[in-house]
Amino acid sequence: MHVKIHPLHENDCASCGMREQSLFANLNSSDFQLINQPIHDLVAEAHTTLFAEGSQGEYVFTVRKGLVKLVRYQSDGSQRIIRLVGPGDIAGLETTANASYDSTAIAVTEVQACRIPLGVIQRLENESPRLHQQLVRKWHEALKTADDFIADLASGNARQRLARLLLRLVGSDVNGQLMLPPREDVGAMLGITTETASRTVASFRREGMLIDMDRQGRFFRIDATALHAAANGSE
Amino acid sequence: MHVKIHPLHENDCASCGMREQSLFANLNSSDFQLINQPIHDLVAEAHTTLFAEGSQGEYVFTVRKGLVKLVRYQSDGSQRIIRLVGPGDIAGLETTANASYDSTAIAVTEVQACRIPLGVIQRLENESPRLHQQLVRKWHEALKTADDFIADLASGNARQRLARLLLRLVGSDVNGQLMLPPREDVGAMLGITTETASRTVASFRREGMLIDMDRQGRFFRIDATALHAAANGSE
DNA sequence: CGCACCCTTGAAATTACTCAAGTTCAGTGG
DNA sequence: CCACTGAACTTGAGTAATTTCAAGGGTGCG
Repeated sequence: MHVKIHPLHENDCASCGMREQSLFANLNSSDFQLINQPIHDLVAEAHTTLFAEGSQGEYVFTVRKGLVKLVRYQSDGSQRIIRLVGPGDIAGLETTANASYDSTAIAVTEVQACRIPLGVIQRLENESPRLHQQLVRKWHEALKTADDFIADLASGNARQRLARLLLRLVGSDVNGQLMLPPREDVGAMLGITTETASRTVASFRREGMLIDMDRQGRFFRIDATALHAAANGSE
Repeated sequence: MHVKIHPLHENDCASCGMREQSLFANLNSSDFQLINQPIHDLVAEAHTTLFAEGSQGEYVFTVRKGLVKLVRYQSDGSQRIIRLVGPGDIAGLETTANASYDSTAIAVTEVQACRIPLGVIQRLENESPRLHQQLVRKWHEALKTADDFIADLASGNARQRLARLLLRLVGSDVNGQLMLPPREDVGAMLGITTETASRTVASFRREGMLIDMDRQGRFFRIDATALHAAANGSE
């Protein structure tokens, strides 16, 4: 469990393949001159905590690679995953409005992210309408994702919820391949127990809607047509 | 089912009791000069639709009185309520980033709101850092509410969810009184059936955690201590 | 008075949870 | 090279919670 950090420079941003989807998508070079604190590249192993709910927010993280889960702990100690943050998404946006983090962010896989000090955001927000526009877009994305989460992953029975989660995880992958988080996390996302998550995955596998790509039951190829049917409760 | 609309003027805003919590909380009078399109006062009867998912967004609504539900329709035609919008909250914020509405907004009770044209927001956003600050605050509130919704109202069993909903509905009311929406809406908020919602409400009533204030089973006084226990699954 | 509309309740069927073993697999150390 | 171990996944059986389908109240309004 380790995190590696090293500083980035303007050139790195300029050549970043993710920039189109990032906060800095449409900044020009005079905007970059306004950055007065160093932005760091961060590589976190799976299971590393990026920040904890309630703690003082100092950074915003834009994920370039890997998957981060945002979790809330319940009174009984169990965790509920409230959102997944993937490449192009931002974790910790709330600190630009609130000082402290509203949830805990934990790496599900190895994660590569840019760690941006709050001060950079604040300065750019005032000086650059381009950054400001990106920020609003990110707020909207986050809110829409949260709403989708309620509508898709917290409604219907376990089969429907899992089918919708799988479709969301493959996203736009043309090969229909995906990495499924541990069953415990699947349960925490769908609001079901680990056992029910496991049983439902196993059932999808037997029915041929999920085809194993490894021996650990983590990588799959999907039958999108069948999953869409299952997501709607047909069959 | 009817909506009444009439124009508002700066003086109305200045004397508005809700202004502290509204988008215009800290605008000064030069900011108000920038308003180039009329803001309207809107009174909508219960069950009126304020806007529909996917339609072109032209207005942002700040609720002054009453309750609005934001819903998404599922493939089977049923509805899932994804958020409640009450006094001080905003419905339709997403159009400041996206052009179209992400959900349908329906009045649960009679609703009084200010209907603000998008153009006003856009103009003020560029010219007034004070409005801009309010907007960010509202984005954050909306996102946090959505996250809370997932963590509180979509986790645990029906008793826990209902208890948490009731505590949220009383809010900071000192008398512990609340208006409970129709059972169908309660179900659509908690992701349970109308019947289960009804049974659980009835059960809380029998146990004395809910005390009737009317004969229709809509107005109640609550036993906050008992509800907190139920929300945590104790007993 | 009677019609709507919603809320309530019952009973059976289904779904999900709980508790408790097994199983598999990757990594470790002999 | 192989047995051991830990972690995660799977499965079973009994129980609990929820849904489903169906019928029976209550209240307000025309």
